Amino acid sequence: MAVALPKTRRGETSRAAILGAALELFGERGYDATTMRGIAERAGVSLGSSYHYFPSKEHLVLEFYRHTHELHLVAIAPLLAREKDLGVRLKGTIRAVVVTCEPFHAVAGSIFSTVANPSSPLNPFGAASQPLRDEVIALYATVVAGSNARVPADMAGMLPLVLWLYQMAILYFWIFDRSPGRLRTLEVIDETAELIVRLLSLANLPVLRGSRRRILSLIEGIVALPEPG
Amino acid sequence: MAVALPKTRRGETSRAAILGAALELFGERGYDATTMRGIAERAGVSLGSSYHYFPSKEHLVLEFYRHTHELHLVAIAPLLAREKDLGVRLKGTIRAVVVTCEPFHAVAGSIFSTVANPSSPLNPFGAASQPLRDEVIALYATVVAGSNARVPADMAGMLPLVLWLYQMAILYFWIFDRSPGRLRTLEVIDETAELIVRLLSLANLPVLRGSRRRILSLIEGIVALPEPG
DNA sequence: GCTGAAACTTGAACATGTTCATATTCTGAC
DNA sequence: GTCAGAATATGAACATGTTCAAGTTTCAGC
Repeated sequence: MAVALPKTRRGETSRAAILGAALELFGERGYDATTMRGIAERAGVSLGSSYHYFPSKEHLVLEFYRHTHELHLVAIAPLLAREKDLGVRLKGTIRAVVVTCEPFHAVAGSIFSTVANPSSPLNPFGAASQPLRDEVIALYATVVAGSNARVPADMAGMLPLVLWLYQMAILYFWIFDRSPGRLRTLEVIDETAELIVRLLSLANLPVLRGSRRRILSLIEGIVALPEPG
Repeated sequence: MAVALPKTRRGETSRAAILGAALELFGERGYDATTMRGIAERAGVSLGSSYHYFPSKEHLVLEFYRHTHELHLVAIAPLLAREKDLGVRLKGTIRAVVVTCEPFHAVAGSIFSTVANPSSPLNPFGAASQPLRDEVIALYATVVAGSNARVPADMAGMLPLVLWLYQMAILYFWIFDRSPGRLRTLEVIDETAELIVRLLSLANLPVLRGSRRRILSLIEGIVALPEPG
């Protein structure tokens, strides 16, 4: 599992070919039906070479995720530059996630189990996925910070993380969604995004102060859970 | 994958031996390190026989779950017979889940990913796991119904399902918990259970009526999502 | 007790993720 | 240009989940 970053032009070419072949095949056949031998063959390299650049098949999935994340960033840039309303920004961002991922819906199911596996290096709370996770969380910080919503200081810190979890929950729903055009997911996004904005504004109500404090300290405690070894 | 229920005494013996060996080995070595050949060997049958009674390694996991569920039911029976306070009943029930599962903590991680996989026949929303799922949901209906809490009619129907989801969330936290004796999980159970009871009682506040309606219809819509094909 | 069908058992064979020892190619220093 | 060492490439070998065709045992009906 001693993986290597390419040091030469040739190495870069090989790595790019392997990754490209993997992205194509994941999209065409799904995760399970794509074999490492198939990836190597389409990339024009040997089986062993694939393992020279990627420690495992799962790690290719992580690159797949990064790929869709970059598509997502491009897709929402105009919205985030123009819109100030938090609800609209949130809806647009999450809608763009599922729209961007739509071509890969068939793959997503098999990938999700990998990602949910606590013993996988790719699980969302693990070290390997941290760079990408941090980028996504930073995106949601931008979604909030660029809006005109006034978020109480004690909630502002963890809100991006919570929104990231929210996005993951939506994706899990989306994986199961069999409605035509997967419109149900879009509806659920609209409803939940509005709900979140509303609950944020309700958080200042005196009756909810107690619950709010509890929820905040709860989230803090949960997030502080050390990484699994 | 044409699986068969045993029709003869001999078949019953074989099936029981295979299942017993699987439970032992899962407990001793974890899911991944347990091989189908190892299970067959300890059970004193051939590899092929294991596949005669269980369509896949994952299906053995489902039986493993049922096993722990039955331990759980026994563990909480006295509490449910005696206690009337919903918060205490809920805390006790969820605490018993993690206590019951504690010997299998090492296995649980790998199992969880199987269960979370939408394409697995064992995923919690799928057909294969429905009987067990229904039993667990029925258990939470008992937890609520046997308490002296007054739950609004529109929420009573889906509350057991929501509590089942809550249990699954706690189990996911527990899998990651590396604190000594996994006390963090117990703390989180206490805090979240109290929070749930409190939010239930707050649901009648006028300011929250709107959000409550939205949340209820949202959950209804999500739950009504058809099974994946 | 005999018989044939059903139930049960077997292990070789297959596919695929992964490892590794070995071979080949490239790069930079001289 | 040459050479050492690093980088890259290779495919055979391994482990394991799964399938399947063929063999063996059991048992109800006679």
